[in-house]
Amino acid sequence: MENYQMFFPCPSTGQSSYPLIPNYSTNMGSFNAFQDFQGESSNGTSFLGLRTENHVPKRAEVKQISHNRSSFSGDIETDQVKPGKKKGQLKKIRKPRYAFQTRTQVDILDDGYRWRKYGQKAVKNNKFPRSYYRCTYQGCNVKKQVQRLTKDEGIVVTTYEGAHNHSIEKQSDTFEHILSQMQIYTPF
DNA sequence: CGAGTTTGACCAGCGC
DNA sequence: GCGCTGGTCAAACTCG
Repeated sequence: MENYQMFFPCPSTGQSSYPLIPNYSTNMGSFNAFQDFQGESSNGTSFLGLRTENHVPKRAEVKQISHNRSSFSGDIETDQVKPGKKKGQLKKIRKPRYAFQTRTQVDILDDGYRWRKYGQKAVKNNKFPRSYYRCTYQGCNVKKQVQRLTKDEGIVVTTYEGAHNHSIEKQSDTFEHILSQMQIYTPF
């Protein structure tokens, strides 16, 4: 999970610092738009690794997928959700996850949604903790994990789980900047 | 005072 | 079976 590769080369500079953010558009109501990116777009931009099949990878399998790919734009984990502390709760299917890396000095990307932090864990082989956030919008179950890489402290890995069922609550300047970058890669 | 953060504890899955 | 690890909970705390 810690090995998602989500960088894309800039068409003009060739530098790889372009984040891809799901569901970030005034008219993107869900991750579906992001899923549309999968495969190869008409302008030659590759969006590898975004898959929607219901394959349920085991933990080791996920690691292997990550290690064997030189680049891919995300992966979907459909693990079963852990019921947490509540006993007797039925297992749920884990929602698809989308990960991307962003080269930034700030840990929290202002993506326009309101997030509530519900946990932080020290992660093996990483000196930076992983933070767990939930969307605070009523009825919206989207979660995200934020983690800075040990190998490259400038890179923040954000993993989204689920799809927002509401629109962006605020449009931030920083996010507009990211959005403007994204549009370079959208096939429409 | 409400919303968000911190943090230790708890739980379940997985590998050995 | 046991220990490790990731994920979640919830009480206490902070902040605006």
